[in-house]
Amino acid sequence: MSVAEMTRLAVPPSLVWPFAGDASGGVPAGANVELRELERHGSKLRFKRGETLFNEGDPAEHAYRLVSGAVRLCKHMADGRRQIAEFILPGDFFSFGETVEHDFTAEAMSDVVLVCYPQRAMERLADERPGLRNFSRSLLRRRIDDAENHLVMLGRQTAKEKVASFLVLLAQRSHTHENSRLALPMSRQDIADFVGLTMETVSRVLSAMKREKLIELPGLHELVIRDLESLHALADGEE
Amino acid sequence: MSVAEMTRLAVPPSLVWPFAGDASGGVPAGANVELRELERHGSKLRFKRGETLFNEGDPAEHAYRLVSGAVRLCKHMADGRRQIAEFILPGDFFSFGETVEHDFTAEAMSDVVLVCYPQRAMERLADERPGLRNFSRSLLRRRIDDAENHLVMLGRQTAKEKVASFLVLLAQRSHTHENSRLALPMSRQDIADFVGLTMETVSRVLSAMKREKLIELPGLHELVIRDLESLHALADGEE
DNA sequence: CGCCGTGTTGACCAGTTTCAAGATTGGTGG
DNA sequence: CCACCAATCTTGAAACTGGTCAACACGGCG
Repeated sequence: MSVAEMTRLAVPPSLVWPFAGDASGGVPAGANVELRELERHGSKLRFKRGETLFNEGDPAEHAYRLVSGAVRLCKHMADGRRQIAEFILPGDFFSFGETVEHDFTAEAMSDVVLVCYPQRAMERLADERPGLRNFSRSLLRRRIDDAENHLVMLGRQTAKEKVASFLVLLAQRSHTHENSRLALPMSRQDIADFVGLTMETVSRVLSAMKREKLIELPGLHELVIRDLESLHALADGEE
Repeated sequence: MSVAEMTRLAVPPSLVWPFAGDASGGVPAGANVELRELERHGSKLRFKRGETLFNEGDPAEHAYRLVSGAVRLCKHMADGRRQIAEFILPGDFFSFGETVEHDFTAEAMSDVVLVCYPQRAMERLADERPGLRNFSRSLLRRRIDDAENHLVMLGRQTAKEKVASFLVLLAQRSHTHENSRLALPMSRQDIADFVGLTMETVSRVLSAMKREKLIELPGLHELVIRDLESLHALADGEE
């Protein structure tokens, strides 16, 4: 099975639209109508694994919703060091509210289908539609929330805790329960650049978790969580 | 001179309102009018050094603007580890758009004066005032931007780079030039919890920078930047 | 003038990275 | 369908960065 196929299977079609499970956050009732209207302005787009959707600094003419595949949003330092700010999974919106230029680079981690919306049209629409405004604001709030939890992870957690946090996040976002197989569309290097470690350390920690029966790795890009409770405990620093 | 006096002096009164220099970000023309209207809903508040303004999880009934002093916004882990997400200086707004509960703890690093605005009133006002909406949105965008740069620092920079980044940020926010004295209202531990290091490492790096004539520390809570260019270079990882 | 909280410095240590072999895996072509 | 190849991942050993622990210094305040 290819990575593209795998990630497409990760989220059943019914969840892709209008909301990906809890991704709606604080979206108020009624927003749905306006989102459908928004949809009229969207056009479909495809990228192949490894392609760059846009670079940090490019003019931000569009916002996006991922339909299938997986995308990473990252920042690059001059010498090549990389920090991934966010993994985008099917159903996720990104780049909303970036009106001037994109403040990160978006790269396809697998073959990708997405819908893009012109920022201008959306702003106009938002001026008359409180529902759309609220939706847009909830996306921004959610992003802040995620980023601030990410700060704690990067700044104050140990290697083991970081990897556990990552796995817990992934499980939450995949609305997956224990013992079911879930997609791991990102490489070890991607995980490392998300949690602020080296590839090697990530690999070692995953191996240790495998030995301790917390997880299984049936394939490089598949994961089974065997003991979510322990992972949560680890992520919260309860040793 | 007390810490309270020092930080009060850090920003001249003229800059405190309506905007603290570049803190306005992308605020459109016209917002000012609506902000003055917003001001009618504000009431003054005081806290003493060390006091907690509110805790993570408290109901978020108010948003704030700092008038004088300095505040830290932080998250705490169960075992006491702490990550500071943001330092609040005079003129800064915080907690905007947190409608349900605060997602961080706010603590006064010095005696503090601030203005608070009821979130409800603001939301009502924002419904009819595009200017206020845009202002509010620009605050959220700015927060995301700051947080994402913070991610790179925490995840991918070395100790020296982290401290340099912190100093550059501080210099920017204090709209200060080389060789002028600027306030350092936070303790070494606060700096450490912002950049993801220990107090000791921060102290060592600062000492090294002093030796290399990049900075001077006339007092524990005062800083003179002697070579901003080199600090920038360090912060950007150019060794 | 002396005390207490905070900051600095040193010696040692632990966790993470680095460097370098190998081992898997998944994709390709025979 | 199998075998091979390249890319990715895993593992080990050594080096290093930053952390820990502990003593000492400083300075702000009574």
